[in-house]
Amino acid sequence: MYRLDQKFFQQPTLKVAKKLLGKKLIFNNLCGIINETEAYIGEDDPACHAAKGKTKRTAVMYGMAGYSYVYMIYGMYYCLNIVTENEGFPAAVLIRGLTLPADKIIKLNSNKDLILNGPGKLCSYLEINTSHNNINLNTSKFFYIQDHNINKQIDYIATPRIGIKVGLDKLWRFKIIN
DNA sequence: GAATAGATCCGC
DNA sequence: CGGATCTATTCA
Repeated sequence: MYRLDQKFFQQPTLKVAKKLLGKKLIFNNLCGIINETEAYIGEDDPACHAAKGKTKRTAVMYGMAGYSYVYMIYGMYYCLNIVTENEGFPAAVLIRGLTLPADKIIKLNSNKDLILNGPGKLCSYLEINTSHNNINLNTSKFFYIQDHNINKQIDYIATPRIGIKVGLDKLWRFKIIN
């Protein structure tokens, strides 16, 4: 059980996106297992927010690996990303799905795991918003990623990314299968 | 200033 | 399949 740090995130984005599957996201007093991710890689990826270069919003993607990139989408939802690769190269992994273990969910009084499928729902449940943009997950005390199953095999599928109109040829969405 | 598209979700 | 709802970015 150890925290992932800059060394992990500062790797090729596809590798980070796949390896994040099965890892544990900790945010305040909540935690969940990442079950779905997407990669957005550089200015040559037409679906990446940085495809048109550096702007105020995308500047964080050009920064140090391991920082959060949170933005509002469609006026009602937030999406959580983690910045990857070397400083100066804009790339990030979108966290699209979390599984919250039933025994950790006090609110629901249920014996079923809570599946948060979708980046908007995930941020809504965890109460992540733009005030959590540009946070250093390598050092934050309340917001970070843990590895807790070092030798466990994770099976996943690769598909086109969801909700975009360009870059559909790339199979950069990764989802855990059982 | 105004226009517009957008890495979503839910209900019909 | 359309509506909700807002903001970063682009364009005039």
